[in-house]
Amino acid sequence: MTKHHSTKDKLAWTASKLFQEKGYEGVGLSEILSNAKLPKGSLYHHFQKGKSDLAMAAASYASREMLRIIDDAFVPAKTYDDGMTTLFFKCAKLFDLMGKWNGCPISGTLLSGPRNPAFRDLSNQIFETWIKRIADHAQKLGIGTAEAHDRATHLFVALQGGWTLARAQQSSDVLRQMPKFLKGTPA
Amino acid sequence: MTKHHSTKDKLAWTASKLFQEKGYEGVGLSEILSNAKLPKGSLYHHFQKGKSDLAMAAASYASREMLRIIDDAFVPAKTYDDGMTTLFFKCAKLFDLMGKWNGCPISGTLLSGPRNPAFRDLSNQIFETWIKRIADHAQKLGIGTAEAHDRATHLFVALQGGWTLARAQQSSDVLRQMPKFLKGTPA
DNA sequence: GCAAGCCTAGACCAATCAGTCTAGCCCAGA
DNA sequence: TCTGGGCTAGACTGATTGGTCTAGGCTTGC
Repeated sequence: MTKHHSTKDKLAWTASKLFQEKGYEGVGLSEILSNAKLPKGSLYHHFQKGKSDLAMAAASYASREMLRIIDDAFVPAKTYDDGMTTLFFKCAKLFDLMGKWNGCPISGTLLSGPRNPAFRDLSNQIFETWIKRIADHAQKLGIGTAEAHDRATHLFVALQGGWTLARAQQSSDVLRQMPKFLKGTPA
Repeated sequence: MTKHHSTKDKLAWTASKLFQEKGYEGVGLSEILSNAKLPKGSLYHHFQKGKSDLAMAAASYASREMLRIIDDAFVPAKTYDDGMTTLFFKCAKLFDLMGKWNGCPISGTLLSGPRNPAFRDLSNQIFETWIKRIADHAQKLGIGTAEAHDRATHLFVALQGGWTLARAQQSSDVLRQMPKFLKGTPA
């Protein structure tokens, strides 16, 4: 399913999955390395600043995956509400596939750890990218610039908050209910 | 401002603040104890299971604070939209007071840590309590039972997600924009 | 004044942490 | 075939982790 072309990719991918499950501080380097079946030397060769560099690479990796999911939901959509609904259902499915436990890959990796300005800036940049991407799709589906950004922001917070609630409830049902709440919202 | 009647309360309060800032795994017992100016013996006397017991007490403490904020927002409200708007603004202010860094006290404490079923159950119970409380206020303001619950859930996820986005952006602006998105939503 | 027990106090422990360092594999170019 | 260097491999370190344990206040009932 997932091919790792390089040692560096394999480390970022493994770290991403583990950070999603237990958060930045909850995962030790030894755990990452044993999962990736790689020695410590490789890690510090590819990521000179160690764990923090690895976390940022892992978050970037996860962000790319999410952008793909957004595109997959919106490209075939006939209307914005259509794409939004598909996106929530795709995320609900993903949540279930991840064992109904994992958190948002970005906030779990970059916002649950120490007060690190670089982490904060990267998370902001990643979230902005997501919202921008959703807004772009909204515009393509005939929504005006300003409203598109508002709707995208609304969708983002509902997804982020809904995912958190789904974790607590150990059920993706609430994610599937979200489209009902957001549908036809003018702004 | 905050009086601690007992050693136990002081520990729970201190732990709650630190967990909000750095997450469950990000805070060491030594840090909690030095902040509370209490020895380790006291902690293990009052919380037999140690850190995990303390985290659950801290989360319960924080939950009570949030319920008070919800009541403060809705009790004087003339309409649901009124109360909802006040709640978002109160939370935005709180976010700023906390240095624009802290996360949700519940998810940071109970959902960022290890796969602990007791944590998960407690977080679910706490979130349900919040949503129930909001729905109760909605009903008092003339909204029907089913719609009240939907609106409360919608408000909750927007608050949770908005708070996360606010952290990334280091700004509470997005929280203050949320009422505009949710206003008059039929369900 | 004395004893009993709740609670404070902090030394101590094994385990684990992130990070450093050296040794050597292995492939590329000459 | 030899050599240089990108990369793997993992032993090692000092700091810190959560948790245990014993010793001694300090208050309460007599």
